[in-house]
Amino acid sequence: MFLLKQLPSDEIMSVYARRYPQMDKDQTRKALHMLQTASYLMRDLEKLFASHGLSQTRFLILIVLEREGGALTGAQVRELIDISRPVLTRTLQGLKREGFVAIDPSQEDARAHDVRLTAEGAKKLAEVLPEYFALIRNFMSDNPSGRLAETCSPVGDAGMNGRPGA
Amino acid sequence: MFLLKQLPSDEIMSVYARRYPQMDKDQTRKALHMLQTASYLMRDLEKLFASHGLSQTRFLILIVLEREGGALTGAQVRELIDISRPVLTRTLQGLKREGFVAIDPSQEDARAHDVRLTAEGAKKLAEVLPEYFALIRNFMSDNPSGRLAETCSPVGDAGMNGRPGA
DNA sequence: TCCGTATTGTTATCTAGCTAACAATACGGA
DNA sequence: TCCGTATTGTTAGCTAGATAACAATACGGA
Repeated sequence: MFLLKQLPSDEIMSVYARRYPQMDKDQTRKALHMLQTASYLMRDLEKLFASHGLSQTRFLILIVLEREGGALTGAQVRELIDISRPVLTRTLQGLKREGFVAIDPSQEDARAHDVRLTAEGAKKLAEVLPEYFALIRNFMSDNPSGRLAETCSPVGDAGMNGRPGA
Repeated sequence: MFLLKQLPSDEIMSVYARRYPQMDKDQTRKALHMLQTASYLMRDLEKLFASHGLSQTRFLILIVLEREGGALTGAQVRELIDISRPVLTRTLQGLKREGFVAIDPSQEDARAHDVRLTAEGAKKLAEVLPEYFALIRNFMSDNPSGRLAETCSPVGDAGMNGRPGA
C-alpha cells in the first residue's frame, strides 16, 4: 500500500529531477498516481470483502475456482494467483473451515489436494460480486482513467476519507 | 495486493457482464489491470526498500520529513501519510532505533513529539533514491501507461517473475 | 476555575503477507 | 532398482498493516 495523501508538487519533482538524472519526471508522476489510486481502490475492496467475511486473497481463490469449473490442486491455484505456498495453505484452511471450499486428497498424486468450490462458496460469490462490480464502477467514475496518468493535484486535507480526488 | 496472474478473458468478462448488470466491462478491465500493475510495482519497490533496510512506510516517512524541511509531530506526519497511529508509533520507534530520525518532546504540546530527519536518515535517502527512480523508470517503460488501460493479454506462465506483460 | 470532550501517542491483539526449513511423495537417470 | 533431485504442502517465526482500549495532556464553555 502506498498512501501518500498528497503527491509531490511539480516543484519538488523538479528538484529531484535535477538531483537524480536517472529520474523520469513524467513517468514518475504517472507511477505515483497509479500507486495512490490503486492503493485506495484496494483498500475499498478489502473493506467490501471484509464485510462479507472474505479478503482479497480469499475472493481471488473463490473466483478462480469458479472460473475453472472443476477441482484444482493447490499448485494449480498458485499458477493462477501469485501468492506464497504458506499463504495458500492458511487461506484454504480458513475457506474450508467456513464451508466455502471442499478439499480432498488427489487421486493422481498423494502429495496434492483437490480443491473445489462448494455450493456455499458459489453462493458467497454471488452475494459479493454485484457489490464488487458496483464498487469498481463507482470508483472508476470518481477516478477517471484519463486522470490516472494526468493529475497531480495538491489538495490539502480533503474530506471523503481524506482521499485526494475522491 | 492483487496478484491475479492472468486477468479474466474477454469471454469471461462478458459472462459476468450478462449476469451482473451493474458491471461496466471496460471500466472493470481497466481497474483490474491497474490493480495488477500497481501490485507488481509495489512488490518491486518493497524489495528495493528491504534491500536498504527500509519499507514503503519507512521510506515515505523519511521522504516527507525531508520534503518539509524542519520537524514534524506525529499527527502532522499522519496528515501527509495515510497510516494508522499504531503503525506510525511502531515505525518511528524503529527509525529512531536505527538512527534515521530524532524524536524529542514537543515544546508547545506535552503530548506530542517532534520528529526530524537525522544526517544518517538523509544519507539513507540519498542512497535509495537513485535506485528508486531507476526502478520506476524501468518499470514504466516495461509497462507503458498506454497499456495500463488497454491490455488484457492471456499469457500463460511467462518468465520474468511469472509476471504477465513484463 | 474546572469539568467534559478532543487530541496525541502507546499498548495489546488481530489478520495477512513473507522466507526458511521440513516431511512426504514423485520422478528420472545410473 | 534405487538414489538424488523436484515438487507439494505444512509449520514456525518474521514484518507490516488494522482496531480497540487506554493514559496523558489540551482546550473550551459553564
